[in-house]
Amino acid sequence: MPYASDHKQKSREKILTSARRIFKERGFDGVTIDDVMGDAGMTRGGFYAHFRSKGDLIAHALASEGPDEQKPWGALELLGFAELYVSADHRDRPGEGCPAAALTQEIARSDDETRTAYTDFLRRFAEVIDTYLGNDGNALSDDALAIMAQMVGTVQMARAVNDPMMSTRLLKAGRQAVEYLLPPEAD
Amino acid sequence: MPYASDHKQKSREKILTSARRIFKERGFDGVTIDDVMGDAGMTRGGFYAHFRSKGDLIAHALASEGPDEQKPWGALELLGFAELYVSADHRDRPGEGCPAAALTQEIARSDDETRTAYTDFLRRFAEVIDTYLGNDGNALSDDALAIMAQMVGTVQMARAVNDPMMSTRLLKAGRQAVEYLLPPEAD
DNA sequence: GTCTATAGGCAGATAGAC
DNA sequence: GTCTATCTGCCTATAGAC
Repeated sequence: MPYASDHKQKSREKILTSARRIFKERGFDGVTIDDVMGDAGMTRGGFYAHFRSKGDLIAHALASEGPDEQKPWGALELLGFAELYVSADHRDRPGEGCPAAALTQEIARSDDETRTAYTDFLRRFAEVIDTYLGNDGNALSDDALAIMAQMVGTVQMARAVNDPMMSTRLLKAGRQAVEYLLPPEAD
Repeated sequence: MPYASDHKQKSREKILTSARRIFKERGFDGVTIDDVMGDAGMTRGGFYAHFRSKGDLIAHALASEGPDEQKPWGALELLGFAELYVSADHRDRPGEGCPAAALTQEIARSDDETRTAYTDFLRRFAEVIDTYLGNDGNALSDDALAIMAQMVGTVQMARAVNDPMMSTRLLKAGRQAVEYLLPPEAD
């Protein structure tokens, strides 16, 4: 037989891996199915054996994003995490970065499936922060939500401004702000 | 003569007024020139008597955005300003709201003209905050930049999540965070 | 200055070969 | 399962009438 039994599954993973990166680099509307499939080493026609539509791909790409992933964020303390998140490196490499910093505004205008996948992602993100803070309750803490918003907003604006000095200053101010937002008991 | 002498100028203003609102509601890519011109009461063909291209319109629409404008934000204190900015009303009415909360990510992927117009807008925005804080120096303060990032990031995520409870909690946490970010001397 | 009409290009989705 | 070829619709920009 011409295809191994897990061939389809591997193709699907390749498509998702390409999609996650390219969507974050260029936005949903700036990416065609041809772009994603070409990056994954296939052609457009084969796409529909894996996903129903472009919107379906978007939802699955988002659902497969994890703040825990292969990134080097595991054992660091929260301030170290914030140093990496609110950094020039993260600013300059959106494709390997956080989907919230790259896609939040397009998601706000997307369908329910996509917004649900994003909501779940944000929950996982905030849970990571709460773990750093020592909060192990069920509900997300206000501190975690505020720190997340600070980091996401900062990286976004640092990417958008045209002035390198202002971009650097935004990042610096954002890192400081995370410190100010730490609850007093979490030192 | 069939047209008043200021007719062209008034048409241009109508186009810009429609563009500012529609772009913030649906994003640059989600809006066609037909949409803008239709909203302004004209047809597509007339557009190019006013702007060279869609990108040109985007840059001029952004350049004409002001945080000082006709909005009811004038005389309030900074916390009052933050209450209005980080509110359910602002979340639910992006068309009348801040361009940074609606367009930052698309701008990060736009041409230099657009990014320059955005950078200038952010400077004016941060200057308003610095005025509230009593900072009248030439450079923007870190506090103003951080408060701006907090507000912008919070409203964006509150718009994108699919869970009304989580959206409300994000707004509440974001408003609290602005308080924590106030410098100690500005009480 | 603004209109209608159209040129030209691109992208999402499908059909059918292998 | 993936390929090439194609249908269909939409959008930017231009041409030319009024």
